[in-house]
Amino acid sequence: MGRSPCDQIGLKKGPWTPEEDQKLIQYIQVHGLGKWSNLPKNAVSKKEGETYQKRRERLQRCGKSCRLRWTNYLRPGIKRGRFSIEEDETIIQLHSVLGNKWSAIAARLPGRTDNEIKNYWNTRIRKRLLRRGIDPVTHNPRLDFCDLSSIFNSAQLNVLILLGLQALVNPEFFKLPNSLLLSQTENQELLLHNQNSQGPENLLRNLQQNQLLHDQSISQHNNQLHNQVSEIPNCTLQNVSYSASQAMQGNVGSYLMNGQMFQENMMLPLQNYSYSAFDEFESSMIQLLTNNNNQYSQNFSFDTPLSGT
DNA sequence: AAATGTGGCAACCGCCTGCTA
DNA sequence: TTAGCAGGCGGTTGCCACATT
Repeated sequence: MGRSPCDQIGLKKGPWTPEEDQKLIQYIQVHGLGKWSNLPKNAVSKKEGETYQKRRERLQRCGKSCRLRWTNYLRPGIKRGRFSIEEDETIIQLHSVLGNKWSAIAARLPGRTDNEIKNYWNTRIRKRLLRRGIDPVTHNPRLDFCDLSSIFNSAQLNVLILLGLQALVNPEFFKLPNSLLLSQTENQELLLHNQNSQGPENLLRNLQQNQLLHDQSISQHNNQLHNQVSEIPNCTLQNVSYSASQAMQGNVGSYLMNGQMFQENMMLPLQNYSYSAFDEFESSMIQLLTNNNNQYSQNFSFDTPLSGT
C-alpha cells in the first residue's frame, strides 16, 4: 500500500486552526472549488499587517483534508446544532431505504453534512433503535425476540406451562408479530420498487405513502390485537400499569425465557415507529409473567442471558 | 479532588469510481 | 485500452468535555 497523500512530510494533521480556516476560505473565494490537490501550495494568508515571510506561509494541509474541512465545516449554509424531530424521522426513514448511503441521505437534508448525519446516526439513533429492539441495519424488529409463536411451540421451553398460563393465551395471538413484520417488509419492497422505477426525486413522496400504508396496516393489527386481548383474563390493555415509554427511558423489567432471565425492553421488538398498542400489550404480557415469577426478577444484562441453566 | 468512564464529534484512512492523457 | 490521479464515500479513530465513582 502506497503512502497516503496526507502522509507527505511537512503536511499537518489534526484539528484546524482559525488561521488555516481563513487561508482555505480566502483561496476558495478567489479560485472557486475543485483542484483540491493544488490548493495547499497556492493558499496563503492575506491578512493585513502580516510580514512577507508570514504571507509566504503555505497551508500545510493535503488537498483531501482541505476538501473535508470545507464540505463538513466551512461551506456556507451548513446547519449546526441539534437535529429537529422532523430531521430525525427523515434520517430514519431514508436510512431504512438507502442504508448507510450518508451522502444520499445528506442530499435530502439541506444544511446537514454526510459526516454529521453519520455521527448522529452512530451516536444517537442507532442506540435508540437498539434499545427499542429494532435492528438498526434492517429496521425490522430483532428476529431473535420477534417470533413469539415459535417460542410458544418450543419443546425446550414452555414458560407458559411453567407459569400455568397456557390456557389463558390464544396461540393465534402470537402470530401477530410476524404478520406485522411481514406487512412492513412488503411495504418496504413496494417502496423500493417504486423508487427504482420512478427515480429518487419521488423518494420522500413514496416514503409518505409508505407511512400511510404502514399506519393503516398497524391500525388493522391493533384492532385484531384488542379483540384478542379482550379474551385473555387479567390481561387487557386497559389494565396495563407498565408503560412502554418507561422502558424506553431505561426503566426496564425482566422476564424468564427458557429458564434464563432477559431484559424486558428487548421484548418490545414490535415497537417500531408507531406500534403503541403492541408496546403496551407486550409489556402487559411481560408484566404478567414477571409478576408470577418474582423470584426470577433480579439483576440482568442483555444480549447474553444472565444465568445459564 | 482525582480517577475513570462515556458520549459526541471532527478528522483521518483506505477503498472505490470516474476522468483523462 | 489502460495506468495514474483526483475526488468522493463510508468506516474508524482519537480527542475533548462532561458525568460518575
